[in-house]
Amino acid sequence: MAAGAKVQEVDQDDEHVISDLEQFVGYNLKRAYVIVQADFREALGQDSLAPRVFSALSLVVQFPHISQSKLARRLGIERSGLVAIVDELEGLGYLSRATVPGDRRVQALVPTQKGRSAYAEAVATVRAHEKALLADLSAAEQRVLINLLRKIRSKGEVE
Amino acid sequence: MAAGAKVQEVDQDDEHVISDLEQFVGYNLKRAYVIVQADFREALGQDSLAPRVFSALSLVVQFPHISQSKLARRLGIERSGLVAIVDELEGLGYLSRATVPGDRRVQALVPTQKGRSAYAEAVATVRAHEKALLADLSAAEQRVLINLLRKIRSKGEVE
DNA sequence: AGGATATTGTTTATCTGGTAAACAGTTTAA
DNA sequence: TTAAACTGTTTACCAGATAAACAATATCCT
Repeated sequence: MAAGAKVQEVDQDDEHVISDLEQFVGYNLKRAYVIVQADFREALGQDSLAPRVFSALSLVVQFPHISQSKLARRLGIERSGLVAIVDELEGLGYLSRATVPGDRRVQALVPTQKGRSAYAEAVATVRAHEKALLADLSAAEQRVLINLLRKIRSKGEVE
Repeated sequence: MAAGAKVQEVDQDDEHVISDLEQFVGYNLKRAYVIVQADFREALGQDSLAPRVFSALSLVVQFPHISQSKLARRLGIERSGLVAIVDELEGLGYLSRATVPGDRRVQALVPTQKGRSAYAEAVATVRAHEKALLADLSAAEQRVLINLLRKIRSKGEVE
């Protein structure tokens, strides 16, 4: 039990000394998220789609005629926040707001052909970048990772 | 090659239909991160520390006399952004900016006793909340998750 | 020595993503 | 038919983050 008070003068490179924070899932999640997100942005470039816009487009392509409310719920954001995203996609000519016969409140979002092919291209790009970024992880590891993350996600979607 | 064009009329509850996005690590990472972060905030409450303030305090407690520049680098943020965080921690009486004999530019951050105990308490709280949130994951799964996330993190710390 | 260069903490302006509250138009329920 | 609920939207706001400039100080170079 000798020698325990030498913690004061640590002025060198604490750079990769392991820290308390690393025990928390939340901290590791955040750091990993930041990295993957940066890679995503680099993949699709400033010219193109931000992550959330990409996600919105993805759902519109997969579920044509989805309403904005449903889309927002599915994306986990407020309807008010979705407006700008849909505006952007409409401005790019990737979708159009279509009126729905039965209900004059809702606007069905339908992807254009341009939107569909832009999405297909974006998917390929993102997939390639993600593959490169995660080259350290085997296919099995990636599956495990996604499944663990999905387990966490399921805790939040309760509401 | 029969029957492939029935994708149009999906107007029911698409709620938990599996979507394209789920194949991407980035998407799952983001969703999981949002949930864990919300839980963290609930744990420490609006009264108390935001995640980034908690992280800063953690490193100051672990590495007393760390400089603001080093702290910022370690947190992965800009020095300019750190100022407000340190201001807040100083305002709470959790640390003080101490001058350093050798170099009059740097301000060494030293935790107060109050800061140390506040941190210890916060760690316990966060740990308990995280444990509850991640109850679905076994201890082994949590270790695996953290290690996989750490692998991703290592790709980013290169620079 | 002294001048260029670099570093530290800081302020300011700016951007992004996101929420909350209010609103008009429309539909549904009592 | 009146009350309640829902849809898309605008507006105001907030959090976190970056970039650029700056004064004070330190280091390097010959």
